[in-house]
Amino acid sequence: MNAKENVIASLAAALGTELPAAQIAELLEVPKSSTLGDYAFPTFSLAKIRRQAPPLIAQSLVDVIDQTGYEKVVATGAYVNFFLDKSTFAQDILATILTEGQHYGDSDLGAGGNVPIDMSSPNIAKPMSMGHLRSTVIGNSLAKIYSKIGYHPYKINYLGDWGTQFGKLIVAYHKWGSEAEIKADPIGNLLKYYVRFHKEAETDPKLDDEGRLWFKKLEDGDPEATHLWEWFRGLSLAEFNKIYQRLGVEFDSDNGEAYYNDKMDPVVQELTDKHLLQASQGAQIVDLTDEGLTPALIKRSDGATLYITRDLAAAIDRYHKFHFAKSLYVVGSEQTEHFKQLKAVLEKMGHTWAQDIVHVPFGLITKDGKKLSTRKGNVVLLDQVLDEAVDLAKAQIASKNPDLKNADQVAHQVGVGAVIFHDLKNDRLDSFDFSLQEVVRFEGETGPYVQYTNARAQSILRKAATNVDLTTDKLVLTDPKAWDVLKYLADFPNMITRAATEYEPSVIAKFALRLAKAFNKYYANSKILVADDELNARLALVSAVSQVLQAALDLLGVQAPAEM
RNA sequence: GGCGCAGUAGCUCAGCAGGAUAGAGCAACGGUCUUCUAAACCGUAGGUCGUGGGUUCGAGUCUCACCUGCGUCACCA
Repeated sequence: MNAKENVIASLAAALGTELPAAQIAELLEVPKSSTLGDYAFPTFSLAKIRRQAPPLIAQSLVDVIDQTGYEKVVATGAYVNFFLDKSTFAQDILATILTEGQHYGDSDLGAGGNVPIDMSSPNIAKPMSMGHLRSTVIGNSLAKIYSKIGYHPYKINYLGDWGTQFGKLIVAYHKWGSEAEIKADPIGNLLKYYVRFHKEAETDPKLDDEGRLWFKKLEDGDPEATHLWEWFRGLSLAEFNKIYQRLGVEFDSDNGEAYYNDKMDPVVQELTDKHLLQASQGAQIVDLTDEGLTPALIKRSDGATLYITRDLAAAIDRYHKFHFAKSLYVVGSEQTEHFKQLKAVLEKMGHTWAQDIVHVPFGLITKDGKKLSTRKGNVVLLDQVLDEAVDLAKAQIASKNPDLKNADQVAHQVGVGAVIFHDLKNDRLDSFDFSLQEVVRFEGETGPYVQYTNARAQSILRKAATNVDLTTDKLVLTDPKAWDVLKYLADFPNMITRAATEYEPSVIAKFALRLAKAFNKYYANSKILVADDELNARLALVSAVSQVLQAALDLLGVQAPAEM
């Protein structure tokens, strides 16, 4: 029985039949300030039943509650405040964390269910921007979180390697490109052509028609179009892989949109058989007005497919492959409508599993208040941001810890960690304006702050040079300054499940910050390495903190150097 | 205009399922390294929680309206 259950049981015993345990659990809260206690029970709702003033009720409850096992139980105003027994709590939580090791916080909520995660999805022939970073790191973190609670995640890089844009790119390459240029700087020059295409298309709408024509050719298997497409795709993928390597992200599949090119006919056929498809203005659509949605365009008037056609094929394919418990799509919030359409069409087709499709949207990154647009050339290149961050980390190490051995490796871990953490610490849906200064910051609520905290803990453990004794009576820690740290440590499993149910890595990031801050405070006020009765318990605390910080960082996809 | 997301300190944001005096970080100012890494810690200052109703014993939190910003609304993804 954990601490919270104990408190509920105590209240239930005192209240008898007045309130069921489930309702007590619902009312029970954690006070904002730990000076008020560890758990608090508000008596307002009892005031109605008993027709008594809340403070009186609180006091009368305190009078009948059995106080054994608690430090104290007191009435403060309308609340019954429970103070847990510090040494028992410390013994329990430290022993649990240190015995369970890296499995602390694991659970079996997922029961082995498959969870394909659609993530990253950069577009071929375009550089990776900060927008792709979000999808990549959120998806990667969710995969780790879901794995920890017993699911089998399956990371899919749904590459944007198909669509009208390739027709446009081929036209642009024919008009202004050269093989030599592309070999020199593949993505840079492909992007240059693409930007120019859109600029010229503004005054020459015929270009768009040509682009659509070439995409149709590509879909029909035209050899020249196919050859160019393969070439562009291969070059792009090689560049992307360099970035994924820097980020430490690996995929289980690179099946992009093109992979579904030959899997769309059956879908269109199924839609036809089920009488869902109808002609409208020359195009083939599924009407969704009864869902309050705009129609889903399945085929263009020239017969070419669209994004949603491919996504339908992909969704069905993933279902057949995985029989997923959930199917996640980590895609920007501007595509919310698209996923509503996707689910609605699948439901109309009779696929009840459509309800397990979850769009995990995230907010837009802007630059100077404007949306990033590859077409308009308004981009923030991910590679450059990472370079900048790593350089800064190098400079920082040179001035703070010049003797550090593997300085380059640590600079990489810290710089990249800062960028990833920055992207994950706020609510997914928050939009933010890109600021390099903000992203590469190492002080305050940042990834490096958490990493640094762990490095300090590791440093103490190295200096102590003894193993922590896990015998429970050696884990008595009465120092009140350690209390907040202990409570946060105990909170980690809850944070993991909350992050999972909300699809929200920021829950973990914020938790890591809270724990790091509490530990730094403790560190600044208590001397750890002194030979007294509680030395072993303090080392256990330091060890547990380091272990949980590392676990939290790992769930975010951020590395934790032992020294920095 | 319809739908969606958001509006909390100068800036960036927390505030979990409504609850006890609204919290951090950055920036500003002032302290703390002969002692476990000062990428840290402590303090000072800074707020009509967009506006107005409603529900409730109690609203930053729920609800409605309005204002503001962003996204989106068929042949892009």
